[in-house]
Amino acid sequence: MSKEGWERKNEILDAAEYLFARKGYDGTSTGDILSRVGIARGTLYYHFRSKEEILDMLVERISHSLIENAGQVAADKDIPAVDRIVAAVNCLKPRSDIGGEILEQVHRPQNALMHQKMERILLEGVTPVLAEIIEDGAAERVFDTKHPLYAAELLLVYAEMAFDETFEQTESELLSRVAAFIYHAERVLGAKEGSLQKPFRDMFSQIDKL
Amino acid sequence: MSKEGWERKNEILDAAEYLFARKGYDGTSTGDILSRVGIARGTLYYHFRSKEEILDMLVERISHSLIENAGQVAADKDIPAVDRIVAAVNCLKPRSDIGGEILEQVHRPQNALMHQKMERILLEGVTPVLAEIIEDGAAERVFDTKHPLYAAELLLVYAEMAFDETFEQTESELLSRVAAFIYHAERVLGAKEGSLQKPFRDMFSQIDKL
DNA sequence: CTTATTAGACAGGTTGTCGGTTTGTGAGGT
DNA sequence: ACCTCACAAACCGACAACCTGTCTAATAAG
Repeated sequence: MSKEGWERKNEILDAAEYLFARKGYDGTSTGDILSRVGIARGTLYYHFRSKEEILDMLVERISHSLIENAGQVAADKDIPAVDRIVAAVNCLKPRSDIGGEILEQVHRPQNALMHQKMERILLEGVTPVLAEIIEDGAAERVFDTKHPLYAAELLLVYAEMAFDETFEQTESELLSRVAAFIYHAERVLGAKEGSLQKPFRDMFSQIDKL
Repeated sequence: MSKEGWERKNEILDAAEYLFARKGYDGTSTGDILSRVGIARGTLYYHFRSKEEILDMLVERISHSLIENAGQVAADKDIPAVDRIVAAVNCLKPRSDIGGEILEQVHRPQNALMHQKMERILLEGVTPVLAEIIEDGAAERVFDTKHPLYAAELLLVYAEMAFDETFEQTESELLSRVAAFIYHAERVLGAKEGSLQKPFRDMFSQIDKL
């Protein structure tokens, strides 16, 4: 009953995704994965060099999928830049179809490694997408910045941290942070003060109900 | 030969600091710590609930020390705000006396948990210190912002990530990032364009040679 | 018959627990 | 001042339970 390599590999990744999402990376043993896929130890290590390699490929699989979605949204130049940013960011929300539960659990402190890997790859992929929209926005004269790429990076890195679910904050703190973030986004992007308040608020109200 | 609780606890933390700095958190076993301190298994678990609790207390010990230094620098209101920011940030550089080697190793990918914990606590402690300086700067009229606290948070979070040593980037990328960061810092803090170039560049040239 | 794939026992290492032992300390009797 | 006795804090090391990654032999595919 031997399958093509990629088939088994995906079965294993599926199981890992399911388990990591529920018990975290450290909390999941290779044995758990084994019994869920219904294969033996050797099989797993035939396909993957180590448990960490499973994590790496899984992170890649999920991230790739998210980034592709965001990229497609970003490519539609008919939509105004500001709206496109909102749309692209919405693509990064946890979705049940791809990596949904994982993205929810990624932030738990136990899963620091998973968190870090995901953050890095996601950042690397999303930054250029966002930067392109920002450049379009500059052409539209709603933004004005010398460094669209790094502006995107700055905002993404901060947002990732400040609006992470494990970052414990009261409701009112969160509101302050959102307000301040929009204020700073306007400054960084060189947008007119107040111009992003309404569209970005929508973005957060959607993200909020994770 | 039983010692007072805090004494043993510190011996254990000292050993952990030495070992974590060299082999990382995951790479250090409790057995390593045991033999370095010269105590038995039970003793360690008498003083600490788990290996992770050792990490937590160690991170706290190091961070507390760094933050205290930065705080003292920040309190000297005679120094212009811009200079004080540079001085305060310099306090966070790895120093041989407290946690030096650790801060250098913290960023290795294996040590994701250590990294995350350190980042959180350091951020929590340094942000208000920096915010206070920013407020003074606003009084000096060199800055102008409605959200000094979140401005500090934004810049710290980004700098932590972008100028992390494990974040692989070429020399020229690093230079671009530094330039862009200063540009954005000016915008976020509401400083006159170009006003931070010279002082902040010094900051980076010092930090750079870690 | 050669090559890809699977199985599962196993070595080596890890964390945390547990009962029992030592060490310090302070109260109270002499 | 000195003993003693009881009690808590500190300490010990064997041990259970687990986990990852390796290895060899068996099995299926082409």
